[in-house]
Amino acid sequence: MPVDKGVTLDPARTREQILRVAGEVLYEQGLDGIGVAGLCARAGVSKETLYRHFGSKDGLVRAVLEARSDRIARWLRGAAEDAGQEPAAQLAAVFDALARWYEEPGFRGCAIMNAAAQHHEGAAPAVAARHLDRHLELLSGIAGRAGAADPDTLARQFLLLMEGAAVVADHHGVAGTGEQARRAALTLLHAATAQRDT
Amino acid sequence: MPVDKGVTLDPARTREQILRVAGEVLYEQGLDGIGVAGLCARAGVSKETLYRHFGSKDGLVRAVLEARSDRIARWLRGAAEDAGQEPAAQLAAVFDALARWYEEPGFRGCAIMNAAAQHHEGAAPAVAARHLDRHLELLSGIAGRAGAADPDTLARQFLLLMEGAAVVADHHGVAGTGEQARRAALTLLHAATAQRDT
DNA sequence: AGGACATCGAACCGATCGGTACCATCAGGG
DNA sequence: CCCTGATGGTACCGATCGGTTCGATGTCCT
Repeated sequence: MPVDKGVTLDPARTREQILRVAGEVLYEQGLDGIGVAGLCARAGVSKETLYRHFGSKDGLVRAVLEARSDRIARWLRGAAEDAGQEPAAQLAAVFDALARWYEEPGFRGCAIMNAAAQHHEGAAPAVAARHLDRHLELLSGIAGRAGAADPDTLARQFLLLMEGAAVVADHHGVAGTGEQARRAALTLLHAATAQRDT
Repeated sequence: MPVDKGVTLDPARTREQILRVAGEVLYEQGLDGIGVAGLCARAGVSKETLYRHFGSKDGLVRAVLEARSDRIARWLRGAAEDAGQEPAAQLAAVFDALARWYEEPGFRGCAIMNAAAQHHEGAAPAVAARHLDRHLELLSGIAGRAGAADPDTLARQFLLLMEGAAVVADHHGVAGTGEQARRAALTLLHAATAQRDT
């Protein structure tokens, strides 16, 4: 039965549904861990519908990764903003948010970095680079407002901790990883701003 | 021609040849980026030979990852030992070695972590966990000899920097990443040991 | 009312996947 | 010298891959 009776025909909603399910499944199983047919089955959608919305599997992957990057960037920026004006508090809030993420059931590292690790050509590396840029923008703002002499370098060091923590929490046990990253970041922030007080 | 004239028949050598080529190609193309047939072609070997030596593609992947983990662990330990007795010098030497690695042409991140990001079940995650354990052993030794109050926590923070640096250097441009990680590690080491001097 | 659009289900495409089997051919060790 | 075993080459297996096409059936918009 091509179109069920009574369903509301809404292309935008269908697209979101595919995006949502594909985001989950591709995160769990890896980009090459499931085929288009399986994705369609999980999303309750026919192949024709998927291909009309996304053109190709790679197009779907790109859309999934971009949507997730948007979500993560908004989420971290919100965590920082909710922490008030103090740069150290904002930094702590960002790493606290990450720590909570690592402890969520089903955490498998950063989906975007995982994707880039799987396909070194195509959409994934581009989205990954932009994703890191967004993180860097948030972090260098914090570093700058904290009065660091070299905010960009400090921000990159925060970035190393963020991405390293995701990898280590994923493959080496979560226990304490988020907290360790947070404390390391605060130590670096303190060391980079302490010289102004002397 | 089943066996070329003049070739020395040496199973161990054949195995090493497959291991070497597969290590390169699987690193470049990803675990799912090339099939067994392609691997055999690149190694100049028949499928039957590959399957006799490794049993399955997964067996080959496991052997490749374990060999690489061994090599990396030996390499980093050697770098630390060559730097003398001073813990800070050893730590700097480890991160210097990593920084040189990031700048090598063809660098694509840590092959073992990339593999674990692709296959969240099977050989890769186990090898990855063991790989991180080995790093941690080296780093906590340095942290302990430096007199840190909590060497294990400090070592985990070093680990975050190592793994984060590999990811960031891979996907966000190498420039300065190794140096930034090295300086961050030394700052953390200094901060963790300074309190003993007060 | 009627045409444009959305969707499902299924068949189909060529290519490739991991893995197996067979055989001719050669090296190495007794 | 002769048997064992390692090897390359090739064909083959069923399954799955990404992607296309078609028709039936329905909703939505004018």
